[in-house]
Amino acid sequence: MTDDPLKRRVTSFDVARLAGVSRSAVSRAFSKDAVISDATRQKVLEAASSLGYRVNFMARSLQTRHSNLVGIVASALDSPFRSRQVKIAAREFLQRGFRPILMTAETEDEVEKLSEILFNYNVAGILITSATPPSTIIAECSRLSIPIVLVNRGLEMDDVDTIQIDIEQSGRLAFEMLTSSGARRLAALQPIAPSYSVTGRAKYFIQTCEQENIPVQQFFTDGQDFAAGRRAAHTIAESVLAGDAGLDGLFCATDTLAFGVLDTLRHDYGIAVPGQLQIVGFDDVEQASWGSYQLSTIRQDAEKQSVAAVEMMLNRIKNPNLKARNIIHSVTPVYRKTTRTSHGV
Amino acid sequence: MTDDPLKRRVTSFDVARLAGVSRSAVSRAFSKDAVISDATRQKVLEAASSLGYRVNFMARSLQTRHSNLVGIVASALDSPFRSRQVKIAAREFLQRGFRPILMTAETEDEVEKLSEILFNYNVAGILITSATPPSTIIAECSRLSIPIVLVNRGLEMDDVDTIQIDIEQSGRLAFEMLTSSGARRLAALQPIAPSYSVTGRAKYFIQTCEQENIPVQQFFTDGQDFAAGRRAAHTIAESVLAGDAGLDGLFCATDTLAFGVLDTLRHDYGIAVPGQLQIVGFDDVEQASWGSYQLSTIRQDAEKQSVAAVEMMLNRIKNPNLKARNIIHSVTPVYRKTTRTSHGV
DNA sequence: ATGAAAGCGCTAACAA
DNA sequence: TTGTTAGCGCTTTCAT
Repeated sequence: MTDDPLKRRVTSFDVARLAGVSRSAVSRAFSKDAVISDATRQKVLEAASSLGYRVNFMARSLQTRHSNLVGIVASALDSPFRSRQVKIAAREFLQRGFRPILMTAETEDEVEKLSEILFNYNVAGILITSATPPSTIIAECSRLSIPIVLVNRGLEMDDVDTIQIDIEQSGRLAFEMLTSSGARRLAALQPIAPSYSVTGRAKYFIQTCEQENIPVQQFFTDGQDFAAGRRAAHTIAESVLAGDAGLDGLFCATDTLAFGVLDTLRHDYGIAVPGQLQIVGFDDVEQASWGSYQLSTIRQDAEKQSVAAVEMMLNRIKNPNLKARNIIHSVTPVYRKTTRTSHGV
Repeated sequence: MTDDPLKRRVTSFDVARLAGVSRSAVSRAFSKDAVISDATRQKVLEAASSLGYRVNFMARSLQTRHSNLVGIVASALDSPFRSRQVKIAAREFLQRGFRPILMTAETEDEVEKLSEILFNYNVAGILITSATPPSTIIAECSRLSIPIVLVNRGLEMDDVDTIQIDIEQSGRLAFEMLTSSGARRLAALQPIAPSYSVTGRAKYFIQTCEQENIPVQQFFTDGQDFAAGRRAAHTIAESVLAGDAGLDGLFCATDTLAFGVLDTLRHDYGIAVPGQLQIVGFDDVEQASWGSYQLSTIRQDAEKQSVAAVEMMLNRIKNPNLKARNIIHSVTPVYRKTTRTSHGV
């Protein structure tokens, strides 16, 4: 090995020369379905590996006019649900020959900026599971024929592929889980910042309460993680302890929110769950099944969701002028120990 | 907007024509420090935005011979510690103008295969926080002058940049946290699959016990998550309940392992923690501070670690013939409620 | 400060 | 089946 710090990367030209063939032959040897004899392919492959040659994907993409890069735009990657979602999506992309560029974006501005950057890379598609991207981005994607799929974001726009959970069913289910075991004075806890899926499930919960003439309060907090749950818990505790008319059933729009509330209520206020207050969460993250929480919750299947999202994108890559679809997955109740009934559905 | 499905992507040529300048001028307008008059740059930028032009990074990379892509190779992205680590690393890369390709790899084979792929993209560097890559990969990186940094992997190899925690200090600290509050019959729980950092901290814990003449057992389990902790808990419970000579102090090599053990011991065996058994975990993931666990643990700072890793890589990108460095971060004890003392250090 | 021309490493017509 | 040739869209000397 030479010590030359300026050593040129080895190119198909070098391989061609060593193997005694043309550069096209080299190219063919590295293309899945290309017409080439086994003999020359073998020769090329040997020459290549002896030189440490690898195809330059930048050059290939330039020529073929498409990369096998895709973008994943995600927020709150360190939350349990999101990290699973992204892990699975990344795994699926990788398995199918695509390479995900990971863009972590917490705000809508960031989503916009980072999506723009993805355009520079000629990505084959963009998967978004953070804030809804501005419509300018969506328009641009369609102009550039870049598939985009939104996970749990904005059904408002029906000209873009989406994967969602059934928010109406979700809200109703939360209502049923709570009332079927006797809760009669309900409340919902949700982040102030609106988000299609999270806000939606709370909205339909409240709507169901109203339809059924069950009194319902709303609590808001700044975020959807554990700490936000803790912060909200104090007001909730007051409501629980408010005499005969105290709150007895709470729907938290995410599990992590529920954990924060649960902890604070139990340890700081000595409130019994489910004795005094029943709680239902949402997501069914791993921690919900941990022994100390045993949170009753509503499960959305991250695996199924991410797999479907990737599939949807690949479908559209193959067939660009498909009509936009909105896939809706249903959710399932999980009865554990923060509600009083433990029989199902 | 035309309906032409075959519409060509707009190139610098189109912009040049509209702006009435040369393609070089367009190129200059989009390069940070290029000699160009404000007037023409302005003209170009306007023409560009009116056409929806964006620089093709594939072509640019081909010409400049470097992309601003980097690789992140990570395992177990859905575990709390790893997802934080990756989130921060991605954020840092993004902020500094690099785009991370996310490779999720659970096995050493996968790490090898996926790193190989990264070579195809001419990545500016590779960050690895999964299994240690085979030495062939490391050699290849050095041959291709691709910076690589390992996080919490293999100090064995001193010809590659690494960020690690002080495993010796970690082991000793675990010992001190347990014994300073009276534990005298200790044990360590760790995954069977060896891993530099995880196995290392257990190793030094045991070594310290032996030096101090404190009896110590070893428990092994298959994995380092909650479920693996639960599985291991039964044997541990027996040991705790073994009369006068029962186990009274346990070091779990990861927090998630500790949660599994803790839950099972408390809820299935009615064992009091820290009454009958004191437990110390490792990582200080968010859940360790949750009210129902309040796990005493040893904190490794994910933020500091990831930031340092990114910085280290960028440093080496700037100065490729830097000598390899091994940065070691120290860890800090966090006393909560699974040990009996709550004062520190 | 600007433009002309060459070429980064590859693939894809087309010919042979 | 193979080689020749012409770009893909950009940056970068080198003149001007």
